[in-house]
Amino acid sequence: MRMAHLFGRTLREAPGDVELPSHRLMLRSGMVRPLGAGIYSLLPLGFRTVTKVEQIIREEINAIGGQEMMMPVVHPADVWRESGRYDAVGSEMTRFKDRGDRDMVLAMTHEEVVADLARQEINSYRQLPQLVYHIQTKWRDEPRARGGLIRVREFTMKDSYSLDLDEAGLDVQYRNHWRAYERIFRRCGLGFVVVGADTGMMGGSASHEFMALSDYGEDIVLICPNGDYAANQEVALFRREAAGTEAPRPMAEVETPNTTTIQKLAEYLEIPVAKTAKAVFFIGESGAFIFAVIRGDMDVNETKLRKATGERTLTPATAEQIKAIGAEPGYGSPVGVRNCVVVADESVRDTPNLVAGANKVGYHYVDTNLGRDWQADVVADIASAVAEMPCPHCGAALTAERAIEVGNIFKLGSRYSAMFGATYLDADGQSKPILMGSYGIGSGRVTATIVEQHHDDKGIIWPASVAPYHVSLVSIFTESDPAPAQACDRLYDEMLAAGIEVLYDDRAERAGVKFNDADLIGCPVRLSVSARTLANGQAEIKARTSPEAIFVPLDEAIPTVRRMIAEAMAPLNGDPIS
RNA sequence: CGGGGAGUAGCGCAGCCCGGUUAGCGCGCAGCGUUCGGGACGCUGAGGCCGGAGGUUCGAAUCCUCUCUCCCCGACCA
Repeated sequence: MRMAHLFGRTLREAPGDVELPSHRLMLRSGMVRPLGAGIYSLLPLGFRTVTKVEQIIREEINAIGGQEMMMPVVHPADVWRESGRYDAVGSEMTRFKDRGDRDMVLAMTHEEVVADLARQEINSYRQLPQLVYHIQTKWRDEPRARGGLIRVREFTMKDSYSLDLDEAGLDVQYRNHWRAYERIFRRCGLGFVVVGADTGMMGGSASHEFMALSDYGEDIVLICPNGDYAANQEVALFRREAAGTEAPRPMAEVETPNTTTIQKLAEYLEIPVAKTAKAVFFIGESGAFIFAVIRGDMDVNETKLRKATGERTLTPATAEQIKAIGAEPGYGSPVGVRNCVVVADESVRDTPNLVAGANKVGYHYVDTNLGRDWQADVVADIASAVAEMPCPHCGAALTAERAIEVGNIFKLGSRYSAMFGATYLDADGQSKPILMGSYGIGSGRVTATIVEQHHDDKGIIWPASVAPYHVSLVSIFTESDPAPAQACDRLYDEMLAAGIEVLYDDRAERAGVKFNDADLIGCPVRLSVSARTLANGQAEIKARTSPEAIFVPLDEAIPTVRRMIAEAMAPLNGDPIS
């Protein structure tokens, strides 16, 4: 491609309000342009890169038996009613009516369509297993799009769906995807960890997320330094200390003025925060008042609390609602409250003699004990794991890292097939539900995440596997001496003929402009020819990752470039790095 | 949805508090000349109903009301 004709120009300055490196660099390099909040056009350079990411995905999913297909973006609401998600999903799903006044939706995902197809196409165990996938536009009206291409409303996603006879078959597909995803992200040059995750709105029995570590990630993952454990903070476990052995002391009320926070209370009583009980109040979707109690040094994990209570959503309770159950904001404790579901974290059960609120302003109880002074309806793990907590397997201190979710895999089981009547007849003539799995990768998000992990202060440093072009060919010439441009024209033609992907900067720009743009766009190899190199019959070659350039005779330029590309590609073959 | 910030030329910004000639600056863009290996210089020029609608006023980019959009933090979220 000749840059003089390339649609989309580089920008010296990015709009002032962009924050993420990937967003700024993709804007500046002319890869993407915004159309609205969370809605982007891919310019030719960006489209080429995303297409390469998608091709890698395609190859690896094909390799595990995937059959590519295409499912619609617009769905009749009926299929979403059939799964129950038409009502379960909120305004994140865009609904509208067609001209015949029929309810329609813009697809956020395609489990419903696959389940509908499965019940039409699959009758017999002889037809299973199956794996289908598509790379399709999705629309999710996120409450808040952010971070350039990391979190958008319209995006392209590869999602595959497995259909199986039984759990063993589903296991195989799940593990196949796990391996395929590892290969995909390695081929893209992404550093990532696989973590256990919450199944969220998808439902189902198991889920893992592929997380790319990044300072700008929206998720937090906890990782054992020994490699024994990694999990999204939403579900992360940690090893609990042994139960305290201190003998219970009688509960007593003490005056504690102006101690509405755990911190102030601990300071006032001169005790560690771990000797206090913290009360957190929610209203569940069912309307039940959820009274969560946890030791003062820990925080309630809402995902775990939802699971422990069976509530799908939790909203913070208001002061009036808190008083209505006999508690007092700032001085709340489970001692003597009514009409609520008390959920105690294991830490509260295992730590004797905690200081808890007295449910009246300015007073706390000291030496409260679960089971004696108050009862819990549920005792469960509802604590958030944080850095430094012990690994649940080996006890080593966990680290916490921010990460971007670039892919996920779900075992859906019969969640959808049962509701859709997607069944098959087994060898004994028994009708059984097809077991499903779903597996997603956002190709735009992967691309942006690659930029997050591969850039410097000058621009993007593309892994060769996904670079829009492998070579930036830079001609440095003046009107009075067009010889370098003519030499570059020849090199360009030869590279095209040799099948080398080359972006030829043939513009009448000064050297500095061209070098800076080449660094910004970030192709792995830069080949330049100027009057100076030509005087020695040479071309200059520089890897984007290297500060040093080398000079080679003109006729060795293309073989050298080819070798450098091959070297840059070699580690990106998808195999584990030993 | 809550909190904060911003909409003035393609991009980055000033002007607004304290209303008053043709609304500025840098970059970019077009032409000419000089220059030519890390974002050159000079001259000339094009480009803006100051986000939109109402209002106050002799007069509004500037003051008031409403509204739309974008960004950031939070809530939310495969």
